[in-house]
Amino acid sequence: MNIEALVNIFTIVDGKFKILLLRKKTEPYKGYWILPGNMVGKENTLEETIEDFVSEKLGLSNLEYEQCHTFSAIDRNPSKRVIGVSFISIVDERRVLLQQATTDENREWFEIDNLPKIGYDHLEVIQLAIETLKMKIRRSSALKKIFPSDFTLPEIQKMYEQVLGHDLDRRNFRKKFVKADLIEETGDRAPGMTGRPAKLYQFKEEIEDKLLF
Amino acid sequence: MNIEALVNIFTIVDGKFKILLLRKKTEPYKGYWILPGNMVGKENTLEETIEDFVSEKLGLSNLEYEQCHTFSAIDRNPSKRVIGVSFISIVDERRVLLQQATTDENREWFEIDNLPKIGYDHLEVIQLAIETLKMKIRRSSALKKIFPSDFTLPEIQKMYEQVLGHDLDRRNFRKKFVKADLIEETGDRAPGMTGRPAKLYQFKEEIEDKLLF
DNA sequence: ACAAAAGTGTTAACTTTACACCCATGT
DNA sequence: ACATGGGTGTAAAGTTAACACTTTTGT
Repeated sequence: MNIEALVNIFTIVDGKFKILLLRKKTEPYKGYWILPGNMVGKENTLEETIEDFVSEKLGLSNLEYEQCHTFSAIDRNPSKRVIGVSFISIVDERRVLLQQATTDENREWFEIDNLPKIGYDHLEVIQLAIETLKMKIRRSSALKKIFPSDFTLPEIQKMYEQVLGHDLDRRNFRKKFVKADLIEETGDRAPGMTGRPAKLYQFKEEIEDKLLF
Repeated sequence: MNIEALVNIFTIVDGKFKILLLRKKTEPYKGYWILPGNMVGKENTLEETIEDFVSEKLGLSNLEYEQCHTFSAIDRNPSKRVIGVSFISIVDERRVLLQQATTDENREWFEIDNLPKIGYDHLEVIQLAIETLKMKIRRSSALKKIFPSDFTLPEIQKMYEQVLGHDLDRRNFRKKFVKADLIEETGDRAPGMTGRPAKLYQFKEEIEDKLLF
């Protein structure tokens, strides 16, 4: 039986929650957009398959991945039986902007509430990934694993707002997040485009696993 | 590639959280205990595979299953490459007691903090299932799906205590659970072994997805 | 000096915790 | 009538939610 690893790579650019999709160049689903992914070889784990594919083909290395769900509907791929295992990753806005220098019309970041025509069952895969993310970011251990390091509080707040689907008060967010004892200042500040630059934070080495928001 | 579906079937009997394991009768891991499970056929989904196996081989039908994790380490099965997808289910104490009539020395409920020698990577699978359950029971929608219907409040409280690993105050548990607006009285009472019989509840048809405990 | 975004403190509403007695049933 | 476990209320502590002004930077 064939097994594929699929990955939902999210980011927030400009306060918008986005996902990276690839345009399919061959039938079936030619011209549709699909999740990055690859077949799993006999000598590789799922995690290796995803890491190799994303770093080699998408130029995003050292991302962290969290497993999401395994899809096994008989006809999810019309050509042959393929079982798909989906992963979630979050990438830093700054790396996205860098990477966008290499323009490729078959690779694009889409806002999650404005997706293009999606091929296979990948719309379902994406929707479940967003649902899962909603839960994952509420566990401090999963948040630390998945969220790129050296972030500002406004950055991580925007992520919460987009994923949870509602706004949060800046003062209350700060208070709660700092009180949770997960992060420490790096001493640096983010290169602000305008306005006062925000302090950069990183997760502490050892954190307690607790629920947030 | 070979894919197997594995299932962690939990119950609480006599206030103890237990898991159903089978004794392996052939090498490798002869005499070790393993999770129930079966290879996935070309014509079946993972969910069908588990449902069929559990109802036919274990005599427990109409259980609900939640997917947990997919294990793909190259050598997790020494004989051949097998990718394993694990599921979680919870079964009602009353059905467990009924089923125990059919004694089978190769099938046993073990307390989760007193497990026997476990074959393959199933100890890891079980430990992750317990961790996952800790999160799942905190989402009302997952709780409703997974928890057998017509329960008493002391029953569901004991489950929380075992899964979360600490005791909860009876009065506060009740207040919070009832306030969450998830359940309604059935009008019946549980056949108590001793003491005042507890009221039976069921989940409402429509519940809001919220976090508990 | 102005525009833009970051950072901060206080109070009221709500939620959680801690705690002790009465109730319904079987023996 | 007693033993066993189920069911209930209240007050103090802690948490969350609502709210407006000052600070730092670039232009």
